[in-house]
Amino acid sequence: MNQPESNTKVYIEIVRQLRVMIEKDGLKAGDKIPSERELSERLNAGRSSVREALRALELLGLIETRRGEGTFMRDFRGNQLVQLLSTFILQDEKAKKDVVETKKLIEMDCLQLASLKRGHESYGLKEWVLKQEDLKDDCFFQKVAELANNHLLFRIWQILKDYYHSLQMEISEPSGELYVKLAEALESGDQETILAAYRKLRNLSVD
Amino acid sequence: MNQPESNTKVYIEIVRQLRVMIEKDGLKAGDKIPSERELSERLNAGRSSVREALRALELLGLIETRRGEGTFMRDFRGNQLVQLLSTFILQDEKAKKDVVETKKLIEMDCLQLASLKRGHESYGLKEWVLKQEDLKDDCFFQKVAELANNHLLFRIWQILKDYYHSLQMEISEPSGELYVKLAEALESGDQETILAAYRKLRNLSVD
DNA sequence: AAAAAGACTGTGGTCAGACCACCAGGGAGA
DNA sequence: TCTCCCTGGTGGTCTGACCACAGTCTTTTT
Repeated sequence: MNQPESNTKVYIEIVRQLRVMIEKDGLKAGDKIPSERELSERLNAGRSSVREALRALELLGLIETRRGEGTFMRDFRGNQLVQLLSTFILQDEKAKKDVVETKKLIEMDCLQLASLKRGHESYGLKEWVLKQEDLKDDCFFQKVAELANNHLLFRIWQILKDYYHSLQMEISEPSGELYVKLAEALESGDQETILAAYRKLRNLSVD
Repeated sequence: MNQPESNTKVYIEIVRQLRVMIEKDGLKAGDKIPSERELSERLNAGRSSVREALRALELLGLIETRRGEGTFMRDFRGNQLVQLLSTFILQDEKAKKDVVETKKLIEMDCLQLASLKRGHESYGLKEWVLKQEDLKDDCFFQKVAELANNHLLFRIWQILKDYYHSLQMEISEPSGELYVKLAEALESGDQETILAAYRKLRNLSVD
């Protein structure tokens, strides 16, 4: 590497450089990344170091490599990474409880946010819910998370959702009526009503 | 690799094998992993392939390497994952607002959780606050996040905090008195009181 | 004998070069 | 025009080499 090196490992620096490059060139999903050999030359590093960086990013699901073709940006909303991590991470019981608990909290946050941020357009959530047949829980909350209009929170929710599913617990799908109720509560705009509807949906008592 | 090879890349197979090895040998955080050279021999693969696997796991925060010493298991209960993904994702202006907003939400969640989960020991938060001189905001909420007793949520908060600081905004440190008030509210156990105190601290109106 | 200096061994960190397998595109031949 | 093959570029992998560093053992010095 050229300047910003000191004691950081080369492959870490390469990851940094790649991120800069991606941002600067505005690379999107599907776009091609310079070849390993070119990168190693441009960044003044060995090809093996470049590979270490790329392999890491690949395992994270951020890029995709096709032999004989090249390396490409990926639409990293994927979750294969979460699956991998979860096999490593979610071992003790406490961690599982944390996931369940945190997911609920984030969902409540999303609801709250969504109710605060509506107004502009009365997002016809209720109509949408009614139109769906066999509404999936994830699907509903994905919608809510989007309405919250906070990309970061949405991402966090997605990750939690994936973790949640990897827990392999028996998941109860509430009846469709409860979603309608929740949608109505959301449009009422009253925090208490919303939370009450959510608790009913999740079968919670106090928290 | 020996048997289970087909078209999967070697480094992926190594990751698999490592996971098996970790499970079989019951390796815990802090334990040492066989050296790269030994692994490459045991798994019948080149050292560079082993490295690619290890680097990937390292970037994921699952292992830690120390030059001259070896490679070690790491306490990976947090999700480095969020951290990494978001560095790639948080780029535009909207994202910054999301960070600020989300941090507040998470902090409120922590407060809520902390208030629900106390009871066992009346964590002398107020006393602790009073003892501190020149209390830092982060420091206070770190304490709260710990009291919430949810490692995952704690991690998320930490990450948000880091991002928050990287935003380079002018950060106002509230007066110490407000923290005392918040601590008192927390010990009262009443949700409304707590949120009101938090809003006053953060200078918020409704949300 | 005790302490300090040095050599040795094992580890990760990095690089260069060599193959291989694969894919796409272009040119030669039908 | 169509088909086939060749060639160049790409990722996939391995090997061997060298460096930097940490811990240990040995030797030297005090």
